[in-house]
Amino acid sequence: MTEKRKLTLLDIANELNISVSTVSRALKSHPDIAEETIRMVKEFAEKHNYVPNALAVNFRKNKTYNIGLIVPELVHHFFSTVISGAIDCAKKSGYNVLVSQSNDKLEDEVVACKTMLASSVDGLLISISNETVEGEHIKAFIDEGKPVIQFDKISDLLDTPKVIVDDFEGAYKAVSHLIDQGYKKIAHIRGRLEVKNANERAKGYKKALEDRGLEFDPDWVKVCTLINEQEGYDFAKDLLNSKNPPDAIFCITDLVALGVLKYLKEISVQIPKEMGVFGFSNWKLAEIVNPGLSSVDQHGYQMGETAAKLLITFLENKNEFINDTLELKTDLVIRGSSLRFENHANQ
Amino acid sequence: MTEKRKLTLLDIANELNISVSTVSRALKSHPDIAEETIRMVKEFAEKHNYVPNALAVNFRKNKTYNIGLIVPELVHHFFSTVISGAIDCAKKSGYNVLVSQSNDKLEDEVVACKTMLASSVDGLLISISNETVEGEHIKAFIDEGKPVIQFDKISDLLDTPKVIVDDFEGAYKAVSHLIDQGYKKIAHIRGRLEVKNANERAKGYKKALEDRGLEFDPDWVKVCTLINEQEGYDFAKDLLNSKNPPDAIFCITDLVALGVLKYLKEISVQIPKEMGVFGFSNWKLAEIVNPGLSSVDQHGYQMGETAAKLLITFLENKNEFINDTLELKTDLVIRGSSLRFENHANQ
DNA sequence: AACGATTGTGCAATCCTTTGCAGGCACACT
DNA sequence: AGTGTGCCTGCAAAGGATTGCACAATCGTT
Repeated sequence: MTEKRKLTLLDIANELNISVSTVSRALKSHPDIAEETIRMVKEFAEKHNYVPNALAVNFRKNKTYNIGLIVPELVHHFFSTVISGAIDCAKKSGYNVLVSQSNDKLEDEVVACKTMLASSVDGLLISISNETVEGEHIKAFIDEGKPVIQFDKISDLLDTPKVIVDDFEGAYKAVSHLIDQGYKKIAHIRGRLEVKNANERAKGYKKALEDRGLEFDPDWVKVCTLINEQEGYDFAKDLLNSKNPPDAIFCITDLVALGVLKYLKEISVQIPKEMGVFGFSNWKLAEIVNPGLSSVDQHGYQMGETAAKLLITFLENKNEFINDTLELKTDLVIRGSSLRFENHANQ
Repeated sequence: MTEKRKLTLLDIANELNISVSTVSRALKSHPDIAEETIRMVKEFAEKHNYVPNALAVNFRKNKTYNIGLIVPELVHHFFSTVISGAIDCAKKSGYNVLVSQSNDKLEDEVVACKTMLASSVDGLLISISNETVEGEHIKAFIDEGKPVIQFDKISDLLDTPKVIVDDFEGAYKAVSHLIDQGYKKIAHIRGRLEVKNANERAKGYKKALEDRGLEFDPDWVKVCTLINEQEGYDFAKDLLNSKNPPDAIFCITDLVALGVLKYLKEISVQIPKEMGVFGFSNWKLAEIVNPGLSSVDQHGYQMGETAAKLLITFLENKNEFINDTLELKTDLVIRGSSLRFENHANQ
């Protein structure tokens, strides 16, 4: 690890007997500089492998070309897809992405924000934790003139552009599909009442039932708090053993649906014949289980790309910037767990 | 987004009628500064919410407190676990992590390295792509005096510390377990011949057979190139339909094992009774499939932590630094797919 | 011949913090 | 009173790139 002293503009200037400013301008082909000089400087720089000192440039320009990205959980198929999209998009514009996670804890989120703010990112992409309400730590970015974009899990209390999935529409489509497949008594295992995405999905679920004139039983709506497999399992048990058992279950997320599937298999209920199951998020697991789990694809990659592009557009001061909420459309991925009318149960 | 001009040391100095240097020192409780002055400065700074200009500090100190992290694939359970560990560890020491992915392509890796080098990370954690051989782009970091740590997928041509999993031992333990379970004809679906991890696992496999005096048939070793589910499926078919079919298959990774399981189910071979299956990496899917897939846990989180800690130790100039290869031990996670002697097939 | 326009280059300030060194001041001791 | 010793504070340079402005040189025009 021999630390070569890096070549600076001054070195080049001395070597070529011209001034630092001329070198600087020559390297960016400034029109004031003579062709000949430009050629000479560039050749020299090339030959000696000159790389501008990024730290100095950043300092001067008051820009880092880094953007922050905070998600509740990194080890999570959906979020890693989003990150992937954001990174790929940022890379195209020469930005790097600083990634951090909040573990869905406010405290961790605050720390992550502080470190990022201190280390001077140019802007922030964030999907807030379940515990985040006021978001003073996020406002701190805005106060410093650093743009923030919220995505997926958002708070309306923060006045920033947002990129979200049209949860309502996704749920509506999923439930409509179940109805199309002949299911008549559709339950919903939903997420927490305070979480916006969960509410939107619940609304979509209800609207679909209404629009098609189907029965709605409040007992068919179960509220998850942890949103894990076990809850799916437990609620499936509840539902199946109730007075008015449903014939299909629409779940807030695939993990919950997995628990449902597990219980149904245990008591040998046939899927999709006797009971339909629909998930949300289209995790990897949805294609692995047997029968395949129908799910709503949220296009995480696209969400990451969109959010990053929005942020970068702002940073580059293109005035096309829109302080608005972008809703990405979802797509249904139909697999065996909900496909009663065609013979694809093993897809 | 009103860009408040940020408070500088000069502002404070003017306000308090002392010099910039005194303010600077007072803020870090330098022993040269009088208690009274320190109190006054800190109070003022606190009240007016002074935050040092990170860009200026970085420039001055020639340090960014950012470290780069490049993986072949971000949307991948193992790697996201590693990233998670690295980020959590870095956060503790006040470092941020810049994440990028190579998509297992040399070209992308080179670009990622360049952007990171340009944006001045203090050091790099990298798991190289399958295509990387020489690694000039990685040497560029070392040439600039920036430490590099390789992890998981490494190249011995690059003289850097490395954090890897003891693949040999993991494979050895897995195969030994299969032997303990009474399997006698154990096949191995392995990874590419040029990839070190794959070779180590293959060695461990072979050594376990030798040590227990079991038959070894070269036809039982199949070489994956893409390392996906389909290959697992296809090779399982090959193996099962060969002259000398095995009674257990040890797979290079869980995804391949999944394909194997799929084929076995299709032809109604009973797992684990008639055939044992063992994976590697302990992905989420291993616990989801039925029967559960036995696998080798690589402790990705720990690997990320270890690599990050190593790098940061170096950066902080603690001379405890060791330019060496750290091998993390693996653990077997035994599930239904290999458990013939106990009645846990549904675990 | 003198002046203006044009082209090419350099000077010097700026961004903000850190830090080696110098110096002022007060007190104590000879 | 003079010298020495600490203690506290300030000066100024450094770090590398950028950029407004000034200036020098060249050429063309009247």
